[in-house]
Amino acid sequence: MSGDTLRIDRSAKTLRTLALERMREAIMGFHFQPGERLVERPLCDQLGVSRSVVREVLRQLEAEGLVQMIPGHGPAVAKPDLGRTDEIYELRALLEGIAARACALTATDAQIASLDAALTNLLEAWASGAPVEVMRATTKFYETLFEAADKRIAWEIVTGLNVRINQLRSMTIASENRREPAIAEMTEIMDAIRSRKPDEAEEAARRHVESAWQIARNTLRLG
Amino acid sequence: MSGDTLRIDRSAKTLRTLALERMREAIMGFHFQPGERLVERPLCDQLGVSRSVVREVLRQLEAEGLVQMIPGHGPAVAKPDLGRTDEIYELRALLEGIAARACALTATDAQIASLDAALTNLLEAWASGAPVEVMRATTKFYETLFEAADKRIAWEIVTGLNVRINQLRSMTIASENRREPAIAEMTEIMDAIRSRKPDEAEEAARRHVESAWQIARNTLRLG
DNA sequence: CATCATCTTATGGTATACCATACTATGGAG
DNA sequence: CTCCATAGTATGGTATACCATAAGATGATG
Repeated sequence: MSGDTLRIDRSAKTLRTLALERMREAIMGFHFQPGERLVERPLCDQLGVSRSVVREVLRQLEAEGLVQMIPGHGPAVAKPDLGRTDEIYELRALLEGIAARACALTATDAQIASLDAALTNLLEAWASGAPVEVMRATTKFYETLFEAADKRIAWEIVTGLNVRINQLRSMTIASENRREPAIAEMTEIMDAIRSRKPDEAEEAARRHVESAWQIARNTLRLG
Repeated sequence: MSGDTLRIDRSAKTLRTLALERMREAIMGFHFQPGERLVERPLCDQLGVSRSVVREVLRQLEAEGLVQMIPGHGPAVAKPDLGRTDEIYELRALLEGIAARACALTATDAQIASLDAALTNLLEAWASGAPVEVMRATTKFYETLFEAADKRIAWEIVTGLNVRINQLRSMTIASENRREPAIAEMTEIMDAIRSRKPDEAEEAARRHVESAWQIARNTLRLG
């Protein structure tokens, strides 16, 4: 990691907020490698802010699970918790399942229209072939889903879980032959919601997570 | 809030860690009222540490959901999110349910013995009649349960959820006639786990949360 | 040549100083 | 008497200085 591509300039929001977002994006976008040390003073130079700001940002990222404090060595980019991936996928299946169910039960027509739009966007992202776009559109789709299901807390939790398996997720999406199944699964979720079938919606959502889980397992087994 | 009962002295861990724990306890123990402003400089005086420490602690507490930043006014003790209590109890029922199930399926005899011990402790706490003791023992019991179920992430999530309804929880425990039903429900969970009946364990755990939920609803309706 | 001790430096922890801004109180004008 | 303007103060945002400690390098001694 070098250069000053991270440098922020002060304008609207607080420096801290800007720095936080910049760092979060940088870590999630793999501009830092998992396990890479985040030495405070170099970070100050790269971001162009003082240590106070950097340290507060690191505390926040630590609480979010993106940064780990290594005793005696300070902060480092959190390494994905491979021993916990099963639990994480299990929880995602559970949570996305209940959200899809609630959505099928209570979403307004307008909300379903938003979901449709988000799905269209997701299909376009798959067509574009850029994994980062697919990931963003997927996130957006689920955000809309949880919003329509009125499960704000559950959404926060899922977001937190995804942070921990960010690397795995991007590998899953980039894996060969993921496109068609993923599109089919998402379409099933959408269809079940549209036709107001809660059981089917929950099942479809769980299946989708479980199929991603399967791929993640394979990825881990290989290397 | 006044006096210097919070003052920390530097010894083993970092000042920041100590201050963090002290503040977390103070908020969870209602030494600060929900909504109360947490002005930085007075906090420095009360804790006996510098603003750097206080600010980093506040960032961490903010990320944990115990502190909210009010735009233009700085930090304040987070007010319970009354509009989200239903969702929180729903999630707790879900998570504690799967933990109890997994525990019934996979816990070792030693782990079940630990659970038994934690339950005994909980019964003693109920006998003592001190709500704060009951809450601590309850937390300990569930921590043991999730540990035995090997659901570390789920436990972190439950802990985070409980932070948001801390106030409500303490009122629930302190409510009249809660003691006997609570003891009965916990005993059912324990019995189901001991006799390795996953379905019953999950059901019992859900019932326990739902009965607390019911009381919380009543509490909210009244006051 | 290996090993240990010591010195240097890198790093995080803590405190403080300074600045910009937003709230508040007070006084004057209408 | 009321309302607005202005000054003062409280508060958070940012930067920097200082200190303790732990890691790493270098040299001396066996």
